[in-house]
Amino acid sequence: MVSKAKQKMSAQQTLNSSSQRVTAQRTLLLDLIRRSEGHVDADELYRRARRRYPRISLSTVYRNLQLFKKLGLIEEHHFAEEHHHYEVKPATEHQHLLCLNCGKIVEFACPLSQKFKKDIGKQYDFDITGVEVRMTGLCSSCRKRSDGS
Amino acid sequence: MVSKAKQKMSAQQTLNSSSQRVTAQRTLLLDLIRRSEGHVDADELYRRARRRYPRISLSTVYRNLQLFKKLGLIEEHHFAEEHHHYEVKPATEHQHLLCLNCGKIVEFACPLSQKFKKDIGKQYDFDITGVEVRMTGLCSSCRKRSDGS
DNA sequence: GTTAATGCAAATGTTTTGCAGTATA
DNA sequence: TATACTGCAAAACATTTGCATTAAC
Repeated sequence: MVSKAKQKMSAQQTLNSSSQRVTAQRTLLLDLIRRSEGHVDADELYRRARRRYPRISLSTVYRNLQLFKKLGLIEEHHFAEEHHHYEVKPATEHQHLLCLNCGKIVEFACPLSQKFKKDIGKQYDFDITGVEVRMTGLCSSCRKRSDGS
Repeated sequence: MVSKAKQKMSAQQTLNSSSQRVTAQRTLLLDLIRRSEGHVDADELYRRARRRYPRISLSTVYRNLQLFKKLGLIEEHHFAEEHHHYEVKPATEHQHLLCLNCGKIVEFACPLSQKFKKDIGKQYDFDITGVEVRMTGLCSSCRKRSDGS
């Protein structure tokens, strides 16, 4: 709760301070991504944006996703599907657990990944900037539902 | 060296035993994937296949990659680019370290990932079937080359 | 008033699909 | 010989781009 106001401000602030123009579309998109706690793909974001701003175009969505990514406001994820997912840059590092049946995504902390990063970086002489751990499987409800088949 | 003969056999064997027809294209593709120690994408595979079998079509490549995946012969990876990469199902579990500059992919062992799998599975009541750890960064040569810029 | 951002439509690149011909079992 | 597999061309899909118009600075 403490950082909520700060977060809300930084959308426009960041745009301003990086000499980008603050347009209605950008504010809306950033707001929608913020609200959609989990992960959105470009098309879902487009559909939601059109509800509030019917004239917005899909290219604007894509162009701004790229911009936000470059500004470090959001992160892009490549799950098993054919399109990308985006989420606001997480304050607390977390990893993803994906149910292959219902598509549910659970986020979990993985403090050890930092140790990995260091170990592997040293071992292969890499300057490692990102660590992603993705686990896939069946969640409990899907397991119960499909244990017969 | 021990398992090489066994591996070589199982291509056709697996196709046979799963009641798939053994075609020249499938044998060639499977062979090429086997040989290309690292990771190939569909287009690269297509180009290599055409050198030995110029009539082969890209659809055949895609269709058979799907088939091989379904049969569990290969694994599909979604790296940061727009297309997929494939590799023969690794006998020894390994993870990937990707250089963002030159695209080099290093494979590393991560025995701890099995512990993770168990821990996280228990914690979220998931039946976890896959764990992927992907690290990204700069390899030593790219770091040296670009430290000025 | 400049210049960046938008909307539209068309282009791109990857992957999939329909169908008639070909080759395997 | 039956039918699964292939090649080709066209479709489908996500994403990008060119350009004239619009809006932010």
